Parts: sequence; C-alpha cells; structure tokens
Amino acid sequence: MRISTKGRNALKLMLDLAIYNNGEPVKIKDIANRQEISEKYLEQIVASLNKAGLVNSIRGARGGYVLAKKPEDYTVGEILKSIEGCMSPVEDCGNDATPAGQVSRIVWERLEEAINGVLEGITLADLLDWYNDMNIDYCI
Amino acid sequence: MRISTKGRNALKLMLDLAIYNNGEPVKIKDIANRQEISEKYLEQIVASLNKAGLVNSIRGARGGYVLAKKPEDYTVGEILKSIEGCMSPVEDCGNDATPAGQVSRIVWERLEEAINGVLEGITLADLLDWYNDMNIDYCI
DNA sequence: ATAAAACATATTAAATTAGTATATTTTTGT
DNA sequence: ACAAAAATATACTAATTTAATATGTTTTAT
Repeated sequence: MRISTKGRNALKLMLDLAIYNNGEPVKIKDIANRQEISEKYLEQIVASLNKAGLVNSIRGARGGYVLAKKPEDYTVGEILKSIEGCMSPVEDCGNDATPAGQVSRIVWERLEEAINGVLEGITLADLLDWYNDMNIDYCI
Repeated sequence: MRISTKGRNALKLMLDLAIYNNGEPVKIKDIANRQEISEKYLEQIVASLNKAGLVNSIRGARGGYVLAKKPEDYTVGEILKSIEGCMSPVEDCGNDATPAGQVSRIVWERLEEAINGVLEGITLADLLDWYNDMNIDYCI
C-alpha cells in the first residue's frame, strides 16, 4: 500500500516547478540538485508529466520546463495518477466474481473513495503555501 | 498503491472462517476449495494470521482454524495490517527532511489517516452481514 | 498404525522498481 | 557557423518484491 518513489519524486518536481514559477523555464539539472534526485531519473519522470500535459517543455539551451497551468489548478491526485495510473487499491476495480470477492470489493471501493477524497482535495497551491509557511523564518 | 493479493486473500480467509464459524475447526483445504486459492499459499497466509493471534489453530487430524474472537471485534484494518505491515502510503512515516519532503509528508499523513478511517471502520461482522445480504435469495 | 491436518522452510519465476547508460535532437549564445 | 546546453528517446540492469510451489516434519483423532 505504498506510493512509489517515482510518484513522490514527481510531486517534489512539481512543487519545485511551482516554487520557481517565474516566466523562466526551470532546468531539470537545477531541480535535480535542489531535490537531490538523479538528473536522468528526473528526466524520465518529467517525460511522463509532459506526456500527460501537466508541464510544458522548452527545448534547447536555456530551455527547461514550466507548469502548464496555475498551481491551484493541479490536484495532488492528478499529479500522482499521471505517474502511478489510477489510485485504486486493487486492479481491474476488483472484478472478482466470487462471493468473498464481491464483499471485499465494497471495502476497496470505500477505500478508493477516501483516497481520492484526500488527493483531490489538496492542490499544488496548497503545497506551495505549506512550503512558504515552513520557510517563513528565512524571509524576515 | 495496491493492497497485495496476499492481503486480499487473508481477508477472504477470515471471512470464510466467519461464515463457517460453528464450534468445528475449519480446514485450510476446505477454505482453499471454496475460495479457489492454493492450499499451500493459504497455509502461509494463515500462519501469519496465527502468529498475529487473529486465529487459533487446532493441530492434528480433524484440526483446523477458528477465529480467536468475535467477528465484530476484528477490523479490516487489523487483518490487513497483520499481513501487510502498516498501511502507511510511505515507509518510515516519510522521514524525508528536505523541504519538499516535509511538505509532501502532510499529504501522506492525511492519506494514512483517511485509509485507517475506512479500514478501522469496517469489521469482519460487517463483511459477514454483506455476505449474508448478498445470499438472501438462496435462503427462501 | 495410519491418515489428516497444521507447521516449517526452502526454492523459484515473474513482475516491479529504481535507477544507469548511451545516444540524438533542438535551440541559444558567441 | 559552431559549441554548449538542454530536452528527448531508448535500452539496459540490478535489486527487491510478489506470488507462489515444493518438500518435508510434527501433531492428533480414529
């Protein structure tokens, strides 16, 4: 019942993009240094985010990535789902036709609903706010 | 973000024990046939449940397993946890000291709370009720 | 005694995860 | 025009986890 490190790193990457969200594209190299994640690994992750349309890429020298929309318009759920597929606790929506399987499905459905409730209820803007609150000391 | 099949089979096993919960010990062989799960695989699973004290075993011929307490006294959470360890979405309770890591932790904490809320809120007796409701047609 | 059951341990095969490695393409600055 | 910097693409690998299977042993009722 774990979120993969890939998913967690995707969230960090998106938060980093939100933090450094001034017109300039943000380089993977810089994110890699700041977040202490391998550059090549991050490239794989951002490729998925790009394919999902969550980020825009600018190629070539002075290129990088920018958010495709405003931080408040991303939910944590959509970011994680772009990496992990759906957040269901069982695959195939648990299509186990046995009696015990059908009974269990009620559990999995309630669980998925609760998970989605949390993840759709938190936006990238929330993460950014928390980040800023956390660093309020350094801003005096 | 998946519940393992081992965990799901553990839940089916416990439900089966609850269904056939008349003084007699229930044989793994019978559970295996009813739930269509390999006998040897089930033995591994029930060994964990036994170690966790969730079931009692009766050895020897005519032996088997019985629930250690009443169905209403088991939560789905405790059953799954005895197999899967804790249900936290990140290991080590997410002790990532980086700023982005600390912000992410808020998400994981809320998620774990929601997951536990669901899983601790459903008991084995609930599963049994749902099972009986499901089969109400056959009881006429 | 023997059969039926739990119990114990080792092995395996496949899938997943978490990366590395290598090369190509695109764009900017000089 | 050219070099450097960046994204993009693809292939590979090593470790771990998962989902079993296999082989035996111990215990107990009949």
